[in-house]
Amino acid sequence: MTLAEENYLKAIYHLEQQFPKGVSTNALAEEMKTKASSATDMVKKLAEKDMLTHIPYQGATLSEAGRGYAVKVIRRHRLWEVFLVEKLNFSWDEVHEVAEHLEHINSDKLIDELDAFLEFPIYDPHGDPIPDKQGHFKHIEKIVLAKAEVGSTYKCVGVDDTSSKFLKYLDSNAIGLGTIMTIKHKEPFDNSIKIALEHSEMVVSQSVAKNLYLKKV
Amino acid sequence: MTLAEENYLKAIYHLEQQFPKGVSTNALAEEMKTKASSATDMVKKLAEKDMLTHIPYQGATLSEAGRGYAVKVIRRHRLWEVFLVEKLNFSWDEVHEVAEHLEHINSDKLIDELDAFLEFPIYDPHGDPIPDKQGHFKHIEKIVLAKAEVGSTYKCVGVDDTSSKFLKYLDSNAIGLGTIMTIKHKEPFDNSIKIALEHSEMVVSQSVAKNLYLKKV
DNA sequence: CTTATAATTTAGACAAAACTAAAAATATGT
DNA sequence: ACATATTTTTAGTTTTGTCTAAATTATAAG
Ligand SMILES: [Mn+2]
Ligand SMILES: [Mn+2]
Ligand SMILES: [Mn+2]
Ligand SMILES: [Mn+2]
Repeated sequence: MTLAEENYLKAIYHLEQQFPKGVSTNALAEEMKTKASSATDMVKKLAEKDMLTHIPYQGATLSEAGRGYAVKVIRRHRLWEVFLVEKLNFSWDEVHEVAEHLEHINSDKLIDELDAFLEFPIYDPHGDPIPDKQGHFKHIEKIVLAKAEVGSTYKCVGVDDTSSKFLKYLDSNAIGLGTIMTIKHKEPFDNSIKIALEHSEMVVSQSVAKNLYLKKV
Repeated sequence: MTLAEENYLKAIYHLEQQFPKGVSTNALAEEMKTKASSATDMVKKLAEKDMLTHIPYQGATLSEAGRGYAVKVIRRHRLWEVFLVEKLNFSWDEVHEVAEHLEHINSDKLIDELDAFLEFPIYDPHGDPIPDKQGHFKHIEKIVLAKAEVGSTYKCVGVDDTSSKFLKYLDSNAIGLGTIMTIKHKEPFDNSIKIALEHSEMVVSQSVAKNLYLKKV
């Protein structure tokens, strides 16, 4: 698999969560920040390699081989993110770009040893699960802040948006993985939510509330 | 710089040690395991980018910028090799191939933090010096085993050939960086050399003797 | 000095991965 | 149902880095 093919497989894998009955050319092109014609070309190439099935005009679906390969790339990406945060003093908003490159280095020994060196982490710095060598994910129970119940207390366990902007916003408000919060009030007018942290209270907008994952404590 | 350009710069840098008055197209093509016409094309491109000067039919010489870039890639390569050996249990014959890929990941923070994490190593697992952030090498005093004096005692400080075959040969004879040896006899007939290690004696061929670096103790 | 050989460059082609523009298929609205 | 809008595919280019084959320049020998 070339670098470009690996990136497409990963993109299709992520889009399949959202579109389980087939990933459209336009969605894929948007995810890859490229044009629809390029996406078509690559989908045809990956179909030729039996990484996916493609019905023209209907969308693409990963084969077992394609899904396995995508999961492998995701495993590498997330392990490197852990390494960068735990060992090289990167913050959670700095790791993604570098991990996008590291994830393409193809050496089983490298990844297995890295996994052991990091003591077999289960979650990456954004709370996303790291598949094991066999490609199995540890399922993580989580709800999005937007659907949390008023009066209940939760622990922050993940983020959906991993953009630097969003993560820095969270940093500046002392919200990170493990942060405990209680839902004080949901404002029906604009879907903003008032939350209580350990030493402060704050109101977060709907777009924040849709990108923070919580678990009841 | 693209991946291919970085590899060519590194190759030219290494060949300049051997051919200080200019690297020939054929030598470069051989080093890069490609054809002379491809080497010519790349040399012209690198000349266009002011990474080197090229007089047609006469050879290529790195510019300051080109040399600086080559040294940067070498620094990355050797730091990753240290990481693989020190932290991920790679042996010295396994690191080169993976480091060939890792060396192309371009992030100053990544390399500076890695350097600090490894506690600023000065030599890589093959005894080669690691340039610092400014591109300065620590000069290492060493002679090749083939030119060692009979009767003197030396410490092994490096290898020239870093092929897996050669390194595994050394492993199987308990020779590594730091190994102490005394030169017992030089055989004029085939230039083989009898050496005494801590607990054994052995005879090494000329091709081994030309690839082991020593320092008098 | 002329010729043979070797090294180097040029010309033309190809594969990968992208693009633009145009054609074809599908989906939508009345 | 049918015209229109949207999505997807096809056709034809482009760039990067490679190749083969042919032409050019340098080097060596007689
Ligand atoms: Mn990431
Ligand atoms: Mn992540
Ligand atoms: Mn190496
Ligand atoms: Mn080395």
